[in-house]
Amino acid sequence: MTQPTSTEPRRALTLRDVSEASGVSEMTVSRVLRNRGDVSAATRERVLQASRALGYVPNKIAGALASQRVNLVGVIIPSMSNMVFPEVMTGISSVLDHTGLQPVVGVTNYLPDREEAVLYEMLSWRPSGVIIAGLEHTAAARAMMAQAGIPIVEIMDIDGQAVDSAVGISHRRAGRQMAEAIIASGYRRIAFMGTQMPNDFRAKKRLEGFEEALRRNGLALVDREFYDGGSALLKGREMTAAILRRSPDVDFLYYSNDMIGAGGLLYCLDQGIDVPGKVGLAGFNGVELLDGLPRRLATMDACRREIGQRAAQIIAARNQTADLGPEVVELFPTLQPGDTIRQF
Amino acid sequence: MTQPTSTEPRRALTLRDVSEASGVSEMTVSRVLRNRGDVSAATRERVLQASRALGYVPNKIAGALASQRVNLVGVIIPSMSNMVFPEVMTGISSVLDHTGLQPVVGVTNYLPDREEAVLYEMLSWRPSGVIIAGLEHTAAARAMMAQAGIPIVEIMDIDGQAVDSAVGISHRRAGRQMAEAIIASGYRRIAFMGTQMPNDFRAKKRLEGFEEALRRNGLALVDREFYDGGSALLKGREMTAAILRRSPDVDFLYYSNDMIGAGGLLYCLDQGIDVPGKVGLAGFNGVELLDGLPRRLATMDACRREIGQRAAQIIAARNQTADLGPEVVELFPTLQPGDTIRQF
DNA sequence: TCGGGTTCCGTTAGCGGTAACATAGCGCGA
DNA sequence: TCGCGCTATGTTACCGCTAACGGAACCCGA
Repeated sequence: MTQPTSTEPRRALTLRDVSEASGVSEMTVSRVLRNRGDVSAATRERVLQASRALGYVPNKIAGALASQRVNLVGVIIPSMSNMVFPEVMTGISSVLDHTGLQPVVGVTNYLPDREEAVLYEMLSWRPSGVIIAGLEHTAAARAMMAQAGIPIVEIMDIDGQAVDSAVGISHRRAGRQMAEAIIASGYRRIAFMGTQMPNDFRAKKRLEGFEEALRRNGLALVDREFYDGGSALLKGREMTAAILRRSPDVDFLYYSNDMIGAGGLLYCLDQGIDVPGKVGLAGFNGVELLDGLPRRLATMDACRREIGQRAAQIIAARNQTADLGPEVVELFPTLQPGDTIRQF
Repeated sequence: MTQPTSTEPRRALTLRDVSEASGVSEMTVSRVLRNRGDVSAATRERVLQASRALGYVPNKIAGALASQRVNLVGVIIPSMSNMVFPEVMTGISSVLDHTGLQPVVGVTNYLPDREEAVLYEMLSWRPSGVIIAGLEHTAAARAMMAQAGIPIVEIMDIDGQAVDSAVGISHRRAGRQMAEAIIASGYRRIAFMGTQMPNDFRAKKRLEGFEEALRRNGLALVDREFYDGGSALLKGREMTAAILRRSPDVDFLYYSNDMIGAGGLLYCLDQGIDVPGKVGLAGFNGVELLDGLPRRLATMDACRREIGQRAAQIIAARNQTADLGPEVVELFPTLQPGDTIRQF
């Protein structure tokens, strides 16, 4: 193939350059490059050749402005470093790849104001849709989404009021379910460990559901511990050590995520504690990592991948067919008892 | 605050709407919204009020086209699910946050063609710079980057020829160093475990460096095992089991990344194998996760966060001051012996 | 009182594409 | 031979914003 000239380009290439090089109008070049409209095979070839030879890269900024269409989907998530969102992204990409749409990620670090800023920034690029984690947002963020005139899908959670569409699970119910399973297995002195973060609403809802179910069974948490930052695995160890020291009679440890749960599990095994005989453990998320642990931690998968897929499908569908209404999809996580809850 | 009207917007808002609502020209509104140029405090306030009241969100597409400036930095990485790139992203964001620049991530899944496509897509948005993992790219990708007329920083690796700037470590040297440390500790029958992926050039270079150092010491790998997909922790266990079964006399296990190394470590501990007495282990990356393991796996940090920071600094500097030349920054990982290499 | 410098704001002309329409050229049946 | 309908291509008018410049109003010292 003809390579681009090796000289530094003085001026950025435009459609006009390609049009002059191939002897047709800019419009025809545009048509060729977008595979739109009728162009004879001969001219198409000539244009493509010229375009490649020059090393032309279309300017989507101009294209988007002219056509009023942007093939971007904003995805706003609280964090990338835990194992949950990469999987959601995988689900989103797997669907979007076939649609010409493209995800663009923004990270909020669980900060509402930051979320608002990220959303503002995203909307200013006029994306075709937005997928955003959670149902809790600042009033301004909510207003922006309502006004945007594009499909918005709030993901992960359905315990609350969606601005537009939503795909997720009930974390409250998930917490309840886990509590019931634990109680049914005969555990009674239950402790909880989780993140300090006041803005992890989903973790909070799980805990609420969990405690509610305990209450309904005449129980209450025996002890609790929160952490903040650092290696989750290590924090799991440390918190578990602290709880077991402080409350030696606990018989169950409920963790708000699998990572600290894994840390706790490793600690218990190190200490030679009988799991699940003397102490049971459970986490949340169903992360792949658990597969490699010496014993399988009880957990509940959060349907992360499917959430991503369904959300992307909603955006894609709405983008193709206007006049589709909002849609709320509830997914149901399944409890995976693993080897850390007594079975009868 | 005045909230946006609750009616669905029939037509998207533009500067003109704000300008009419506040009784000044579009240009003045533009100036206020960008904090540029002189505007009296009174008008500024009036404009901001009108803008907020309407719920106006500026159109960056139009803005970018008019100003020929885009505050985006493309970041192209092979994967998001392993623990290495989130940390790089953290480094990048920490620097970019102060510059008005904003990272946009693209993922290639270690596929060269996909990388080329992602790059093309990114460049079509005319970003202010590109940070891309690795030095190996398709010819077309390389040509695009050379032509783009923006700062390009290739990260993670410096064993090769950079298109423009580069920030990274020598993986070949890292492999060598680890081999030398292992040999110095008296291990002689060494096995390797790593990924199958033919396009993980950095893992390949580490292995090359490792084997070269072995050769220079009259040694060779006793056994090796590769994996592909699935839970890395689990694969680490499985491969380790396979190796120890097949080659019961190995005395060292070198893993191409910490995750499989952690799996291997857990397996060895499960089996009651004397670590590091009978068998030593080492991984690569220095991931946070290791802090929570029962024993600290020997590893080598890959300077991930600093790589991100330095790369972002280069982009930011070049963006502010034209006529800065290419820059190649070599970082030096430090070996963390942990508790899985015999110490004398 | 006047000239020159500020300060503040408006006007004009694009940025690089694309939608929508216009038009040239052609084949073909009547 | 004419004219209709199709195909392939060109023309025109923006998309929404900003750079660059222009100019009015005001301030101030000489």
